[in-house]
Amino acid sequence: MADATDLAVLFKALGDPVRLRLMSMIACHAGGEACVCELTGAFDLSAPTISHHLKVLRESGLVDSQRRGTWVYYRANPDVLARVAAVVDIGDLAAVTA
Amino acid sequence: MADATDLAVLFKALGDPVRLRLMSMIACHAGGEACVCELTGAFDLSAPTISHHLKVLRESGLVDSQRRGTWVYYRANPDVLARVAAVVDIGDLAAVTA
DNA sequence: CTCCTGGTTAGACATACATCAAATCATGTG
DNA sequence: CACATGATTTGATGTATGTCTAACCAGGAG
Repeated sequence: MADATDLAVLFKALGDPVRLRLMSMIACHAGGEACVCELTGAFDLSAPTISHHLKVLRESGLVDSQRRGTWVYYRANPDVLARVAAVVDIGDLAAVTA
Repeated sequence: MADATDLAVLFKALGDPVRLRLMSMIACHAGGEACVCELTGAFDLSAPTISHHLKVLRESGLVDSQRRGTWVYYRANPDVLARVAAVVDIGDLAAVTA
């Protein structure tokens, strides 16, 4: 049911400490969304690097972005997260196909 | 509660199509364990490559291996899989720390 | 229009990773 | 012991990835 190559993209996107923390900060932020300016300040990394990681999360579908005026806001995509959670349930691991 | 670097190791281990399929084949196999000889034949990859992927899964804790005579058997570690599942629950994403 | 600030893109570079062939280890059999 | 088979380790190689600086794009304020 779920293609291993497609699923691997999701796990790979979460397979980086910075992106995991970004997901955490975005998903748990008040209002369900976080501004890039807040995220960038939380790491000892350059703004382009954070932007790169956000792009990986965005292209995998784990987050969506929206520009409002000068600022860009990111929010988590619950459907895609649920898809990841489902795969890790032992009972559903059989659904991984080539 | 859960260190982002440690968690990322788990997601990275699952972030490869071959390893995802290996996890699926191991977890869903009759008896809860699978012999390497069965796993190797399911891919168009050399035995050393499969062995390498199994090593990644083993070192991450997602599977355990056991030698019985000539053959080596792998079985999934439910606790570690549950840990991964917990993180992806939106409510628990806050538990990811630096 | 000209600046300034927030964010992304482009290019470069070092490291990590997936893969293979060849060599090695482990166990059982003649 | 010698040999065969299952599995892992080693070494090499091409590709992917994380990070940075510099350049660029988008909006708002003078």
